[in-house]
Amino acid sequence: MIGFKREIAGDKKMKNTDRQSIASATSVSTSIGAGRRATILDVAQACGVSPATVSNVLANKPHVSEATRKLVHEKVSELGYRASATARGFRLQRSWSVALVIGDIANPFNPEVVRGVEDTLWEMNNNLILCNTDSKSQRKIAYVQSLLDKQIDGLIMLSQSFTSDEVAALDLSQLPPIVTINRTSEFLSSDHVALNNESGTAALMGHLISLDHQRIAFIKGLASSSAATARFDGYRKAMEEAGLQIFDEYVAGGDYTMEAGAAAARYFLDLQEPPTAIFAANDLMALGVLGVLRERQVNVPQQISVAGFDDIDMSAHPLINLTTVRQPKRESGIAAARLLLERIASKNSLPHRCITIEPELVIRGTTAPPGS
Amino acid sequence: MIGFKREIAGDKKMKNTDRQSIASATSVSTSIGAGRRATILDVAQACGVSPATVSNVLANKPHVSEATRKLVHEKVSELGYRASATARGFRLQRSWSVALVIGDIANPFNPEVVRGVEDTLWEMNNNLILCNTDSKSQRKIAYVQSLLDKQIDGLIMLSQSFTSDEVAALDLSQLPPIVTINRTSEFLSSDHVALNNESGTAALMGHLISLDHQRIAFIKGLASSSAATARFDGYRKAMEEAGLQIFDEYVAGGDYTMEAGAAAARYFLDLQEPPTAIFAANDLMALGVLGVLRERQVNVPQQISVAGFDDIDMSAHPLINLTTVRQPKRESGIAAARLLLERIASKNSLPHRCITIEPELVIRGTTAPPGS
DNA sequence: TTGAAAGCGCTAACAC
DNA sequence: GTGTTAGCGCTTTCAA
Repeated sequence: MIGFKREIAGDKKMKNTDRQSIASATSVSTSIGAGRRATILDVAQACGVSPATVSNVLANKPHVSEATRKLVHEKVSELGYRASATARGFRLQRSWSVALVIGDIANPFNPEVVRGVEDTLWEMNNNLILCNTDSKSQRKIAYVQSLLDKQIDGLIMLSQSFTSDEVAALDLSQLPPIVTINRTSEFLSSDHVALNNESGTAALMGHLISLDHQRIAFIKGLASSSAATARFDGYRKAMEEAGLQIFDEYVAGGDYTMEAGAAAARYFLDLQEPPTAIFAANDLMALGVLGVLRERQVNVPQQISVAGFDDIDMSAHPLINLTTVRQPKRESGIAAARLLLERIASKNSLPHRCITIEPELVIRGTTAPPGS
Repeated sequence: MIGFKREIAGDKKMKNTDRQSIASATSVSTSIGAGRRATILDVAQACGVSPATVSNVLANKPHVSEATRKLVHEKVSELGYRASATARGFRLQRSWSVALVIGDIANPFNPEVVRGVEDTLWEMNNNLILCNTDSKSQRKIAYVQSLLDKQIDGLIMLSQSFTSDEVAALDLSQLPPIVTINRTSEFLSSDHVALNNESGTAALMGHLISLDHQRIAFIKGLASSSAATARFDGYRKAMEEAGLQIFDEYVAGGDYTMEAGAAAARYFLDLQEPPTAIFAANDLMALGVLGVLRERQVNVPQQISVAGFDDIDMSAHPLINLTTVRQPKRESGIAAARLLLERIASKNSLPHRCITIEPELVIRGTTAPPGS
């Protein structure tokens, strides 16, 4: 029985001796032992070299003889040695972890982006800490603060940003590198992954207009979202360029939820002269619109056309079949993670970068010429 | 200008003195300073006590005078001191992080569960590390190994488990506390959160049978999933108890994906005598069924009834409106996180526990009497 | 090419 | 009640 306890060893030398015997006895790798993990010291002693040398070998430093190098690698795999990330992180002030600050993972737009981020981090041996904030300032601040305590290497903010108050509370100088996706913040400089909302909106509006729609309604996104603003601007620009008048009553506020879409749809339908097409700033709201139309037995697209933005999974289902603008979600996540990892590797010395992702018009079954 | 660099201080005493002056000069909290974070030593010196005392105060240990206690708290907030989680973790061999091992966050069943887990962890000051495995053995193993390096405090496995090979590769004795959701593993002992698949299936089958369906088809889930087995067993039991014969041709294999559901639907429809109802072991497959039925212009529920299991978000949409069995997803996540946190707090001394969650039959628009 | 030693920031054992 | 000290496992000067 090899049940040496950590506490047994009294003074340092004594302990070292113990360790050696434990190490040679257990061979952690395939592992008979209920033993402790091998440390760098175990490896060093097994090789008859100093821990510094082992460290140098494992870090691929030059000036180490081939023989030692080989020996060390041998013993490392023999003992099943893996460096303690905790100890390394402590020493190096790094965590090899990146936090993803997100409103709510349960929002169907998000998981794909998260997947892209996570895959990329994983390939680069980093971990993803998931932080749902529900966009609550308090939770956001407290989260980031606790992340700072953990020496988080960087932050990816998905459709989230910091207000000036939040930045102040957080102490800008302590913040790690940040990259934002789909939302800029004026109060901090960060890398940014942005969808080309302009071209996306233009494409969709072009589609609607080419179908001969004139009374096109728009449901806006969250006022605080830069993407929402861009999409609304795109709507207006397209209307103007097509020589169509923008009626205030054809523009509804929204907050990106299905309920908001449903409410807007009810409002539009109750208008004296309802629109012939409804363009929602995201798919979730378009889904809300479709739900109300079904309830009211309004035929889509015969009586009214509906379009969204994002192309979430649901939208492709034959029973939904929503015309929309596809945002390459996974790619956005990948781009963001790459940007961040590169910045971290550069020790935050890179100039700030912005990557623009091109969306794609997806024409499905919810749009058709008016009164068709 | 206060730009003392860490490196300036030469010997230990010198450095301590420097620190004190920095500390008193910067007041990190509202923070003029581009300064380093305050350490426990800064606080100790500001108070004129030893770091051990500060530590004791902050850990709420007894045997500290009220006066010191107060002073320490005062200086802590004055300096904006926050303990380094890295250092604490290193010292205590903990990370205050829990990993969630999951197939794919993009599967619509998962995000709600994740949310429940994350919320609970957050309340208890723990972080969630998200690990998508795509159920690939290699990625699972490598992930857990790297997590071990980081002193992960526990693992939550969502619809995932370890095979005996995986357990062997991982070295059971090194594994932290684990709780599984919706999937047991024979190869390790863990706490478990289980949906009552029996009662859920029974309720749904009861509904179908009370509607007078006799030719009820079933689409199975992944063979490796214990939940899938339980649901299939429930189907068979209900059929038998109702005195209905189970025809092999009415049972299709599946893997929980929409495509599998679609394939099964096509197969059923091409049968000489198609079933009057199709019960899929999860909603995603039911969605696949609905898609095919729409394509083939088969009316639901008039010509055929469809039911699923899980009640994912999509299923509630008016255009889908799927009859299903609701699994309380967020609750499962909460329960799992609680179980794990309690086990961790107990230093893994608790007996193993299993929590059973009761599902709920949700009757919507895809089921009706046959030929109605 | 290698090793000795210091130290990252914290906590716990023990002494006073 | 409080302080001293050692040490968690690693990397990094700096000296040999």
